[in-house]
Amino acid sequence: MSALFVQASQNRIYQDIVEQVQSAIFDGSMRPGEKLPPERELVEVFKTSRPTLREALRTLEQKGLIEIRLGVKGGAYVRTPNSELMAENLGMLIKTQSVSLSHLAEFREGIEGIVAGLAAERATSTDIANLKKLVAEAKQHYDRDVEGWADLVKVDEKLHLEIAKIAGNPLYSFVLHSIHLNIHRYFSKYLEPGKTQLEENYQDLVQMVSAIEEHNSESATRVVRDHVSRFNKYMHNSVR
Amino acid sequence: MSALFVQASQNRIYQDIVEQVQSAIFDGSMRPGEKLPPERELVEVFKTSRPTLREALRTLEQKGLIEIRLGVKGGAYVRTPNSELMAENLGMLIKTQSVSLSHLAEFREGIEGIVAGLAAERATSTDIANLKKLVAEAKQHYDRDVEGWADLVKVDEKLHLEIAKIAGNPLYSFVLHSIHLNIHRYFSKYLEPGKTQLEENYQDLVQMVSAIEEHNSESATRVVRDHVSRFNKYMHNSVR
DNA sequence: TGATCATTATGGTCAAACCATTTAAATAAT
DNA sequence: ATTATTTAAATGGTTTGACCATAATGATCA
Repeated sequence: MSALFVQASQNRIYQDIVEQVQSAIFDGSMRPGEKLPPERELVEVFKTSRPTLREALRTLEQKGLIEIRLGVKGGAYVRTPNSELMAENLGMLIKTQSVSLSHLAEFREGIEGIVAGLAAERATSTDIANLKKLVAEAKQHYDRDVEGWADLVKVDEKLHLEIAKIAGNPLYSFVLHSIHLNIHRYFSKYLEPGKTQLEENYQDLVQMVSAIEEHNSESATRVVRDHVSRFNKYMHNSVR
Repeated sequence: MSALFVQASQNRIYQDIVEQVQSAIFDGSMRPGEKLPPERELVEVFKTSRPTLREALRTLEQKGLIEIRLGVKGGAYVRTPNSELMAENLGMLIKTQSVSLSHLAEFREGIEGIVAGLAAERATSTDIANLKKLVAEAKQHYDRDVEGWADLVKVDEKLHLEIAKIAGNPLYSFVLHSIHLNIHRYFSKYLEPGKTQLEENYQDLVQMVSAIEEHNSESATRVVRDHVSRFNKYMHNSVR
């Protein structure tokens, strides 16, 4: 481990450290779950001081590459990449008003459409069985009428993420997850269901899965886009 | 300014500072270009020590919210949001092999298709004039034969980003820019042109702009997807 | 007038100490 | 023997105060 690193270079030491650790993670020398040595040891490896080392660790933490835990058995652990950072990014673009919620909604519409199309092309029978299980789950909530709304929305989201998984491109999954995290943060509290919405939404799910089952890519795209579009309209109306 | 902040709370001081500055930026109290007070002053405002404050600043820097400059007139300046962070994110997903370059290429294909469709719906005559200017520029490079390849690729990219701008959703622009930054980092050096590629590519651009000019959304989507798809195939062949 | 140099404001780094949290081992109570 | 409590140890979190490095500005000199 120690042999992996060399003394830090002259200028902007903390950055040099960030790059060395980063490289070790990228080239697989350090893998998710592994722990870096304690700060007091790293200080000796990099021939630097603790405050400087800690600036590097903070940067790596914010990059989502390590996670720092307290106490004995604590320290810097290499993390598995996930969509958290991307979601935070998106959140900041919204909070700084660089993009509006309408923009996000429109973006989602496009992405979900594509994803559904790909899923229709690639779904195996196992995949379709899984989707049907989710639809069955949705039906139970739908049958509970307006009380089932919140749960129906949850299953709805699960279905969308499952479809992304079927599409087989992890990038879509990451992006979609990030979108959902942000849409929820802002909108879920405003959503007010009516009998009509419940009915429409459930029927949407059924149609989505049908289109995918038939491997009808264009139909899947259209159905999902319409579904998301309707969802967006509810939200838009609720918010005003 | 100083009145904006209060003494930092007990646990994880650096995080408390990050949140306070972040909020100030989000709610508009601090706007892009503005400068935070010098570290030695902030230390007094937050009633903390310099190393701790600097951990907070490093975190804010990595979040892309501030930029730290050296020397007199140096300090922490609030930044304008841009696609750099998103691009870094994407880059990390690739470097950690959470997504492959094929995944990225497929993702791009989808996004560019949607963007072109939206642009076809929304393009004004001014927009179309701008696109035509770029096509004319492309023609000049195309006429230079194989020597013009590198420049043609550059104009090609400009055209794609211009189309995203016309689509009118900044989120698409951010995402597309991030994709391009990463595609280039990995691929551009491998691209080897032939007379055929040059011809095909130039014709693609012409068709793209035509479809947008005719406000034919579906055609625009199809043409752009095919164009990107062909581009991906070149790259794929070059890389192996 | 233009080049060079000194000044100064500001971030960058270091050293050594002490505080806080969490796990695990040792001990005491039942 | 089992469980609860206490203690010890490993590790990150924070502080203080000093000194170094960089870059803009103004002073000095050719």
